[in-house]
Amino acid sequence: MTKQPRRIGIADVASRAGVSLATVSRVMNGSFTVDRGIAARVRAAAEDLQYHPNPLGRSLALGKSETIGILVPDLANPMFQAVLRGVSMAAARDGYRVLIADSSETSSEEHVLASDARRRGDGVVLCAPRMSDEELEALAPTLQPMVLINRTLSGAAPTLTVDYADGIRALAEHLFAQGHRKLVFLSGPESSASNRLRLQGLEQFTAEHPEVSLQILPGGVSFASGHGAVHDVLATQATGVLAFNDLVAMGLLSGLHEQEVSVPGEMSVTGFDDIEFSAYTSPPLTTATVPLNELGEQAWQRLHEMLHPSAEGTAVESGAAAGTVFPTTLQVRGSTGPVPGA
Amino acid sequence: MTKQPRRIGIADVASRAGVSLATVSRVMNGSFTVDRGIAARVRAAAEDLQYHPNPLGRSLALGKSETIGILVPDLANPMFQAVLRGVSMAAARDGYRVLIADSSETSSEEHVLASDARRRGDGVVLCAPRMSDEELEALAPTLQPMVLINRTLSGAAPTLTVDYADGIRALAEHLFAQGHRKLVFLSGPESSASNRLRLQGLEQFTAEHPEVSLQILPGGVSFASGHGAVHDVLATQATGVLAFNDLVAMGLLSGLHEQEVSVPGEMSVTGFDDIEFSAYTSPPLTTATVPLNELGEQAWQRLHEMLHPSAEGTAVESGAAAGTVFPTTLQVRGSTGPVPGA
DNA sequence: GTGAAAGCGCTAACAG
DNA sequence: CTGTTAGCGCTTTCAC
Repeated sequence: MTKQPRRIGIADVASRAGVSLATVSRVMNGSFTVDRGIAARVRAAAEDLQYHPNPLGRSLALGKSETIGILVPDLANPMFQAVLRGVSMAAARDGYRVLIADSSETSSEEHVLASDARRRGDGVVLCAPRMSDEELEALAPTLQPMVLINRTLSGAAPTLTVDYADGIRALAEHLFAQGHRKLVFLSGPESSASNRLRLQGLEQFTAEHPEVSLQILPGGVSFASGHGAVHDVLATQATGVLAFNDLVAMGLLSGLHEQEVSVPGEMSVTGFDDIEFSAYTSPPLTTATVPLNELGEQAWQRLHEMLHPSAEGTAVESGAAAGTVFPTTLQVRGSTGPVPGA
Repeated sequence: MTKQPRRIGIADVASRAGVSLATVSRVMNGSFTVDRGIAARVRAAAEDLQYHPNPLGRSLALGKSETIGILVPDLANPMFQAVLRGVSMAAARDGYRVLIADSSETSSEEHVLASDARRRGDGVVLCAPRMSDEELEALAPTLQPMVLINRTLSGAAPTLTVDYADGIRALAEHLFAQGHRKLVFLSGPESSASNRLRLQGLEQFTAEHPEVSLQILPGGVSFASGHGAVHDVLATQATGVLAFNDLVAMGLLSGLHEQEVSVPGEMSVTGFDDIEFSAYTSPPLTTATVPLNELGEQAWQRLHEMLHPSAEGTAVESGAAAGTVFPTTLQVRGSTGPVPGA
């Protein structure tokens, strides 16, 4: 364990190369206004000393760190993992890193986590923040530049949303077409905007199909909540259940299996998101596909534009809230089928 | 879009409160050597101005950022997601944030990614780095403090590994006990240390059971590679296949299903890792459980100790390579069964 | 108890 | 083309 006396800095390189700090800085930043010979000498010195500029000092001087933050409600959820991955990959391509902040579905933590993540980087993406509209609105100005995923905020920031209403409607219509008339929706967190959108979609659906009975059961976001809802679901006598997301659907599937309720023979189940695993459950899950990775990549794209405003209308577009809503696509697999006795 | 003239800093608070910068700093850091009245005035000013110390300036002055980096080979892999999550949660509990670096299985990128992540924070955890031993050894000193997951390095850093050899052996023994004598191993990346350990375990297994034929097929780490291996696997006439990990096993499962090969009727399949979804495939996957989250949490624990050396023997323990090897546990589910015709 | 000043490591005018 | 100097925003001796 050889203890390095002190981290070597730009000054060490400067003195070793017999030049000033400024020159070293110039060389390290690829400035072409440096004599070839000197530059070579500096590079050699840097090499010898194994010198790498300290990003902190650099960031402080430049006023930017080429780092962005991302706030997610729950890193355990594959949906957010996919978005994170999209953001991370896209940002990396442009030389940016990402700092993660997981609020563990605790909306009261979001404020401080988001602020911190923002202050340590050049921007932030808020993924499905659970905080109230008022809080978000108050926080927004201090977070700029930022982009919002699964949440809207008039004019404050670029917004990437998913057409959850349409997606759940499509799922419900699919069940309807299979003859189901008694449905259950296992709802997500009240604080989730995407859950509200699903509820809107279902409202429209029921309005268009008065003969359908739709019961809403409090649910959750995880396997466990789906698994735990089995008895309540069975008690409703429904033949089709729309789960808040794939995880809940999978938990339910597993619970139904334990109760020896056959899917889709006796009951049809749908998920939402189409996380990678949905294709591998038994039976494979009928769900609504959300372009998760693309959501993340687009989020970075927007942030990138704000960070480096380029010539064209981008300024106009992204300066205000350039909202994009991603469509979902119905993915019919084995977990849904005709209503029993049809 | 009201543009803030300039981010408000400590100086603004100081002048507003009519004190010096030093005093503000003291108050913000909870120093008790400040007059109660003054302190209150400062706090009020900070509140009014919505002042929050700039972490960058702070970090530069203090020489630490309360941030750590983590390098993973592939953020798309649930195995690494689980570890990341463990690290992130544990670090967050101690007030630390994590910066992620995804090398996309490109070992040539690891060097620069790891260095950067390290320099931006106070330490780094390298998760299953793919780089060569020589490279790792050369890099290690510049990365301290760091902790290694799924990789060993004599004396250089705390090391957290999994007993992959024993795990795969247990899986093979399980198949053996079910009567299987013709097995296939779908191997992982050559550069993966955990893959080498699996191979060692299998070597021991075949040595103990000369009557077993074990064929090794080049595989991969993903669904796709498992799915793509179906024909090669079938061509071997094997009755049991050990996949590198759960993902590969799931891909294989899906491919076998398409070929109408029944599992476990005609073929038994095992995974490795026991990612959350393994319990939900059809049939559910027999696998070896790896304590993924704990691996991440322990990684943070170690790093934390290095960052804040506490009284006791910890120095002795963690200063050198305090290696911990986590055992796996055999998880028998539906994807394995008696050899056909048994 | 509080302020002045030096410094963390680097970049960016501004002179020469 | 290169060196000097002044910060970036904060913490911390060291005097007062």
